[in-house]
Amino acid sequence: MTPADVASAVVAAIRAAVAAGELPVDAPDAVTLERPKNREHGDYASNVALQLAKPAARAPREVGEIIAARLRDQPGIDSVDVAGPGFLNIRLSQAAQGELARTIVAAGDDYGRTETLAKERINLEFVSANPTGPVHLGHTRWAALGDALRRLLQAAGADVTSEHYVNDAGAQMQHFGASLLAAARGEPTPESGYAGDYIAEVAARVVELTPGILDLPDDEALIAFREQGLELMLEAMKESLAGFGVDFDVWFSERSLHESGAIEHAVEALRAQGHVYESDGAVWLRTTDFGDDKDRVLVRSNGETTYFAADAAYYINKRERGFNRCVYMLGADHHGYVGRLKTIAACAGDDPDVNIEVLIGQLVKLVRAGEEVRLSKRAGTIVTLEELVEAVGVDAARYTLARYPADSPMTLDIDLVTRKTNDNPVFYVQYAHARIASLLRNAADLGIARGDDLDPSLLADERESDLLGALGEFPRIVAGAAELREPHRVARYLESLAGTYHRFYDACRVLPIGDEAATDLTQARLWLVEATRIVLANGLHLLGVSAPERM
RNA sequence: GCGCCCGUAGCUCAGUGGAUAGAGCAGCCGCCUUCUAAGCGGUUGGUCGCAGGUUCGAUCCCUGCCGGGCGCGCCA
Repeated sequence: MTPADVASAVVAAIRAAVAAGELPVDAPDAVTLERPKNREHGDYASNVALQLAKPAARAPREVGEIIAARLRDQPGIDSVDVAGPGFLNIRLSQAAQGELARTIVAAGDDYGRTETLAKERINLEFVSANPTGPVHLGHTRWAALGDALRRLLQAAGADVTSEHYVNDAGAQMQHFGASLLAAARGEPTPESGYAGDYIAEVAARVVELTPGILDLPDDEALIAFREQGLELMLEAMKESLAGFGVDFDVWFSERSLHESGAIEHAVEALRAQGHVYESDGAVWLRTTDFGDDKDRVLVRSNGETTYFAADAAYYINKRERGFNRCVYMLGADHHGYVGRLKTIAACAGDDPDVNIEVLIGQLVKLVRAGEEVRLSKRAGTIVTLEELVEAVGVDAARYTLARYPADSPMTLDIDLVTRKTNDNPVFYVQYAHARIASLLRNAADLGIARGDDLDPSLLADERESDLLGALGEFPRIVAGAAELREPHRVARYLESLAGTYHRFYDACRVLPIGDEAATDLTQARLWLVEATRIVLANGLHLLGVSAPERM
């Protein structure tokens, strides 16, 4: 019996009471159930009686008793107590509880999937690193979180497109090209150019690919370096992200907005909504209509479009591609954008609270040898995705970066994460999976196979009951994490599940010792262990972390 | 000045209005001739920044303070 089944039983009980005229309320479509921390409060608890007390004009405990009386008749329910101010403390029969193991094994990879976001078409934009430098640590956090979120949203039934915006237009590309050219000629880095070893490497590669490039006139050489440098950088970015397990569905070029006329189209679309005007020779968007502190320029007096105009065109393009939700994942240093993006949506006639969603994440602070390392692309002191992966591996990197909420600043201590101790929770979770895999191998060696038969009532130990309860939470955790856009909830859940499994393992022997024969209890526990393995594997997969068979 | 984020155990951090606020690390004491000890049990550790408000009930929601981080451009 899953928590959803229990919730349905509670709803059914309330409906029955309402139908019998015992409760003068409209029966709710759904009730919230929680897993009490205290075992004495039952397997599940509901506060529904407290909530219905006011509309029913009855005392909460009285309402609780009415519901409890009906709920006790529902199948799989062992007992229902009304406790404290009016909580319903629900206990399941052991068979109903144990049956969950069969449900999970039958669902396999699909266990945890729901349809809670089935109607959503979501565009998820993250990383969007400038192609003027390598993917650094800050981007890497977004890569880990964003890709986990993509997987989560899909598990919740949403139609998701992951997207990486490429800033391949504008002044920074000129600086980039000039920096490459200077490096190739052995000249110092130009004013406001990019430094760092990668510049010299890319420059050398460009020279290698295009003999004679250094003989071109300055302006042509700059363009050639810029274009080939861009291509090489994009290739390198895709490669490092792919090595990190992150593949974007779409790489969207800013330049394509300019070349396709999308910006003019967007300006006209905004004009049609009545928010565009001309002043001082420039074209403005009246964002103050929607609470911005000043209007924004779309087209400068010299005829050039602004970055803001490109942002607007990009947003409008996303909406025209049919996405009802455009999710942006931005670093805290870009949070000044939030208001502007929201006003773009409002000016386009959309609902900024529905069609656009901006997730702001605090930056990663990096500590090495007890001292903070400043990240600066221009100064060339960068910890790149590759460097991080080389130090700790993909699994540890992805897991560590995804286990904190995006809006809480995190400190990543390179020395600490480099040390492969159990300071790093990913090992704790993976170890639980490897331990199960080992146990299942031993079972096979002993000639014990999990048969079709399961007597769920045998899973009666307190540790087994704890484990079943934890396994039952998984679909709700996934749906909740997807809805709240908080992948870290999955990681925290897995840590807690791994702990529950380790305690079960410690208390409940699964395989027979010596020449003992396998029993029905052995069988039942093999079902439970396999169910746990499935949930651990599914959860790790959502985070893009491997579930090892051996460690 | 305006705006966003944060303040929870010695440290790093969880906690979507529920019952006695949790985990890891650090510290102390135990458990391997039996399924992986990368594990388990026990123990020490709290004015949930402060003050009001809403509520049957607030770490959570609202207001005001205090402390810390970040951002404001016809830059990208």
